[in-house]
Amino acid sequence: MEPSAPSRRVTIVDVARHAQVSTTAVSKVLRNAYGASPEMRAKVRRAIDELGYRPHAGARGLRGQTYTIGVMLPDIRNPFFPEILDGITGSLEDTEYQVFLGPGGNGEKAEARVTEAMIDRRMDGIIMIAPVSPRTHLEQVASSVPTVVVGRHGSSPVYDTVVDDDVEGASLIVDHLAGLGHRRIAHIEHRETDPTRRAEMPNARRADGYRQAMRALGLAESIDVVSTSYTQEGGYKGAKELLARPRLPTAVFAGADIVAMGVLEAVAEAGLSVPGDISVAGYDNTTFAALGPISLTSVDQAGHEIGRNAARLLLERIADRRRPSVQVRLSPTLVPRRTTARPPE
Amino acid sequence: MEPSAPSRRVTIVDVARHAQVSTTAVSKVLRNAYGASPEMRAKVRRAIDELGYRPHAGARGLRGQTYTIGVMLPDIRNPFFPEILDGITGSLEDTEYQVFLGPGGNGEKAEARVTEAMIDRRMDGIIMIAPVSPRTHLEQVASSVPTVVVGRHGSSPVYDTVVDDDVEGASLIVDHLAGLGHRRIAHIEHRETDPTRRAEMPNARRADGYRQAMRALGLAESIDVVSTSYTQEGGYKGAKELLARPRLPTAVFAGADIVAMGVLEAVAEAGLSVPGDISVAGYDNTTFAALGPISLTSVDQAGHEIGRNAARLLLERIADRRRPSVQVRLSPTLVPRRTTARPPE
DNA sequence: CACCCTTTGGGAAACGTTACCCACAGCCCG
DNA sequence: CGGGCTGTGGGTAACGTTTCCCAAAGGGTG
Repeated sequence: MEPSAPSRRVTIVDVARHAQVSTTAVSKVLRNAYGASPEMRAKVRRAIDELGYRPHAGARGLRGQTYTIGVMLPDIRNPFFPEILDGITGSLEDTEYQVFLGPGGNGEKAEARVTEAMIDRRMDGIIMIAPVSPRTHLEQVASSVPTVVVGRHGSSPVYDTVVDDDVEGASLIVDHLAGLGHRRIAHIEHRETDPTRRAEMPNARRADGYRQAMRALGLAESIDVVSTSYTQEGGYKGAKELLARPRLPTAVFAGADIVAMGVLEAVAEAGLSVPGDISVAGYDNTTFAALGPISLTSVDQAGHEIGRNAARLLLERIADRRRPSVQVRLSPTLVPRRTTARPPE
Repeated sequence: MEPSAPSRRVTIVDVARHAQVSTTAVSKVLRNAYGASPEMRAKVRRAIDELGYRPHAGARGLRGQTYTIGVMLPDIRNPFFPEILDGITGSLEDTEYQVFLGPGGNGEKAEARVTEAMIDRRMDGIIMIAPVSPRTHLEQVASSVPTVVVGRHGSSPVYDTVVDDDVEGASLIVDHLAGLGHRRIAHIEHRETDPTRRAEMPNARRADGYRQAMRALGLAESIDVVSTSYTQEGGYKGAKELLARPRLPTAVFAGADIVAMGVLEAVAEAGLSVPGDISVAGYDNTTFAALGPISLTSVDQAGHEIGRNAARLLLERIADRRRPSVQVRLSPTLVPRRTTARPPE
C-alpha cells in the first residue's frame, strides 16, 4: 500500500466514457433527475459500480448541492445531545445526505466560526442545537442557508424551531414533589440577564415554569430561586446557599442534572440524607442520572424525537426554501427515581 | 431579513476588481503564497475586508486544499472523547483548518460511510478515534488522505498513531490495589476474538496488562478474568459471575468506568459494601467517575495531550505526505478515589 | 553594456460537476 | 399528412478557485 498514492480519482467523465454515454446522462442518473430511460440508468449504474466511482462533493456544490448537513453542537460533553444526534442521523441515513458535526465550543465566537465554516462549505442545511448566539446571528445564518434551531424558544420567519416544553417539564417536577407532600420546594437556575435570552433560553423557561407551577399549587409564598450556573459547581454553591436558610427547603429542583450533582455533594457535606431529609431532582435525564448509585429523579426530553423532527423540517426546507417557518414543540416526561420521596414529618 | 436571500456571494473576482488586481494576485494573498509584494497584500486584504469576502471551500478543494479536517468519532456518548477533541480543536484554532466530526456509529459499516464521505469531500486530513474497522480499511483510507489513528496499538507505514499505554494503565490499577493489600484482584474485560484486534484494541491491551502486572507481583495464581462487554450490563453480569466464586475477590478492576458502574450495582444488590467488602476500580476517568456520590478510582488517559499530538502529526503529514510514519505513546495516570481501600481483614 | 537572475504581476487552463437549452425521434390528433 | 406534444439524449457554459506558465521591470555581475 502506497503512502497516499497519487492515483487520479475516477471522475464522471471516466464513467461516461466507460458507459458510452454523455456526462450529462451520468449526472442525471446520479441525481435521479428526469430525462433518463431505465436502460440508460442501468447501464450507467453498472459503469459506476465497475469503476468504483464516487462523486466529488465539492465539485457538485459548485453548481448544485453538497449533500452535506451541518449540526452545530455547543458542547459535546452535554450528555443530552447524543440522543438528538441519533434522531438526526437516523432520519438521514437512508438519504444521500451526510451529517457533520461542528464543535461550537460554547461561546458566541466559536459558534460564529463554525456556522461560517459551514456556509463556506456550502452545506445544504444547518441544524443549530441550543445555540447561545444572539437571535440576529441565527437569522443571519438562516438567511443564507436553510436552518433549524433546536432548543430555543421564540420563533422567527426565517428558521424553523424544535423545542421541548421546558415550562411543562418544570411543572412535572414541581407537581411530582408537591404530590409527595413537599411545600418548600426551591429551584436553582442558570443566571440569565439578557432580556431576549430570558425569553428564549431553556434554562430561563424552566425557572418560569417553576414559578408558574408553584403559584398554580397555591405555593407562591414558598417560591425560592437561587441563581447560579448550570454546572456542578453552580449546584454546589446554590445548595450551600439554600442550606443556610432559616427554614430549610424540603426539596430542591435543580435546573439540570449536572447541577443536581453539585447539590447532592453539598447536601452530603451538610450531613443530611437524600431523600430522607431533602429530595433532589434534576433535568435532562442524562446517562449518569440513571446510574445505580445516583438514581436521580429527572425530566426526560424526547431527544430522539427532537432530532427526528429537526431533520425532517430541514429536509422540507431544503426542498422548498420559501415555505413558511414551522415551530415544533414536544412534551417532556417525568422519570421518578430514588432521590425524591415524601418530606420528613 | 429575507428567507434565504438569493443574493450572489462575493467571489474572488469581485475582490480582484475592487482592488484593481488580478484574481491570481488575490489567490496568492489568500494562500500566503510567493509572488506578492507587501503593498499588494495590504491592498488585497483591505478589499477582502471591505467586501466581506470569504473563500468558497469547495471550489478551493477542486484545485488545492479544502482546509477541512475530519474527525471520526465512533461514539459520542463516550465521555472520554471530548477531552481528545478539545486537544485537537485547541491545536487547530489558530490555523485556517476547520474541524468537523463524523459520527461513526460504532460499527464497521458506519465508519466506512463516514470516512468515504470525508474523502468525497476532499478533506485535507482525517483523524480516526478508536476505530473498530479492520486494519485494511484504515490503510485504505490512509492511502488516499493523510490519516492519524488514535487509540489503536500497532503501527502501519501509511498512518501515524497516538495511543495511551493501556498496559501501563492496567498496572497502575493492579499495583495500587496490591499496594493496599489486595491479592485476589479480578478483572472484567471486553471479549475480543479476532486476533489482530486482540493485538490492537485497547481493551485487549488492558487485559494483557492486568495479567502481566499480576504475574510481576507474584500473583499469577490469583489471575481471574471474566469476559463480557464494555457496557454497564457487561459489568453487572461480570460481577454477578465473580460474586458466585467460592472465594470472593477482594477487588475488581473493570476495564472501563461504565463497566464499573454495573459492578457497583451488582455489589450493592449482593448486600456488600464498597470499598468495605470489595474495592472497585474503573478506567478512563470519565466525568461521572468524579461525581461525588460515585467517586470511582480510575485511570486517566491524557486526553488533551492525545488530541494535541494527533493534530500535530496530522498537520505534519499534510505538509509532507511521504515522511515516515510516527507512533506516539503517552502514559496514563492513576486517579485514586473512594471506591478502593484496604481489603477486609 | 550585455546578460542573467529575481521579483512582481497576470492570463488562461484546469479541477469535476450540474443547469440550461437544443435536437431528434416517435406518436397522437384533428 | 402537418403540427405539436413527450420522451430521450447530449453539447456547452457556467460554478470559484488554484496552478502553471509567461512577461516585464529592476538590479547585480562580468
